[in-house]
Amino acid sequence: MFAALLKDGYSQLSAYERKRLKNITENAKFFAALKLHESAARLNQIATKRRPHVTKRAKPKKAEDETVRRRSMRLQRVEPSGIPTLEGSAQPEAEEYPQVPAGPLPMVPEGEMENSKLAEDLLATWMRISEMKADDTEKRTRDMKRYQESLNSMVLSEDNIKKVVKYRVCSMAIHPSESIIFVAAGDKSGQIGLWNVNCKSEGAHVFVPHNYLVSCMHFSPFNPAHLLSLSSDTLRCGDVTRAVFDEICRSEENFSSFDFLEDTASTAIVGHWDGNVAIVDRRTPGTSSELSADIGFKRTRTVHVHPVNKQYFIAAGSVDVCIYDVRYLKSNRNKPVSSLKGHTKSVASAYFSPVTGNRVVTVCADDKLRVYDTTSLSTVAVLSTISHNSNTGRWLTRFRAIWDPKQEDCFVVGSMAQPRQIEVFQDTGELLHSFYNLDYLGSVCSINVVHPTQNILVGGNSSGRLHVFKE
DNA sequence: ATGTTATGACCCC
DNA sequence: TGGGGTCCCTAACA
Repeated sequence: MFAALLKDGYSQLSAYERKRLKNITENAKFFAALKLHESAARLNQIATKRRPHVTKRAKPKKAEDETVRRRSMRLQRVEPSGIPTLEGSAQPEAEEYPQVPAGPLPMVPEGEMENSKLAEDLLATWMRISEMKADDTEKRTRDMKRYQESLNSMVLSEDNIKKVVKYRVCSMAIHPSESIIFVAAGDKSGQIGLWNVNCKSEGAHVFVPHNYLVSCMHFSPFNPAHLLSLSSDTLRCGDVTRAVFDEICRSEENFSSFDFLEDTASTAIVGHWDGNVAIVDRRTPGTSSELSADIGFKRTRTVHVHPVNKQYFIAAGSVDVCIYDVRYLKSNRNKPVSSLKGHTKSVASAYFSPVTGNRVVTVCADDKLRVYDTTSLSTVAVLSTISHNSNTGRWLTRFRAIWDPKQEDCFVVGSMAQPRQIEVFQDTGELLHSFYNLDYLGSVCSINVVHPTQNILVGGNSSGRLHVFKE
């Protein structure tokens, strides 16, 4: 093992290490200048501060709160000076609320100013596994019997459970490496936890590149040393080779999700909570989006690009689920290529199947999972409807059904069922498998991610804990 | 009517 | 006792 490492390019590795250390040193100065650690400490303090004991939902304080009633938490926390109507009103928390500053942020772990050696090792691992040429094994869809066997072989052990972020998991991403299981989880408060599942000593470390809920994350398929993360006000790219979280774009609108438009991952489509979608080019950081298009949605919760014909993308939000052609997007009055009908309540997610894009699975608050046949994008039809309790209630992240990237016709979704489990369905609507473990899985995993080439499933719950099922 | 948004109760050391 | 960790139902409001 170690011999292989030596042979593989030990000298190269140390060169990277040197480069990294240099970056870290430079960043430390930057960090000090920003006094980010002070803000971070205050964030911690405020975040842990208990609110007064109330049995019912606090009633709005009439007139003074009225103006902000309909705004998002993000907007409510905007600097008080920005909202003249709040001037002089008692909103101490809003004033104290610390902000992660705009622009590039050093990739320094939270609350580990002194002993950050282990976090250094973790980042070095991320960089090393990103240098390795990915095995170009084709994504192959196995026959159902073999697939089921592989699912049966995946188990959860005590070692493969870890709390990696403080609050509930809102998004996850898994590194494509086949030698190390490396996972990123984003939480409600803007934290991103990175975890090397294979190495107990390196463990998990937390970074805070965002102020608000991290709704969507992807490692760049072109360069997995880049981790893109989206929060309501920023899209960032964590670049481990430079030890920086760059800012790709920032907006006053609420970002909700994004996806890459091509294999080079240089442009992305970004969904806005208020309905619009935008095209963003990563190569021109700091500039605003190239195009903002009104697709006629009240909300846009998820966007996903077709895996083969990348000019198409699917958007979901409120009760609308539509497919659009990005080539014909204009600023307003966009007509969808097709519309996926039948949802009677708000839709939590809609994703294309991974290899052909011939299927779409949606999760809806009407307690149904729907699979659509999208072989012909102009004539989309429902293929199957599955009853599934999606009432996650007040404290849980809503379920999103995600396809297994290795298996064209099967998807994974969290469940409210007891004992707690993560379910795998076939596009026909058949329940193929339930991942559960009476000893170690005692909570609902709302967010799940499957490794692109290996039999690995990670489930994230609403207290920041990840569970890794593997062979 | 419908979609969105909040944060309490319990257990354990 | 009390604070931190952990889990997750529903109900007001626009």
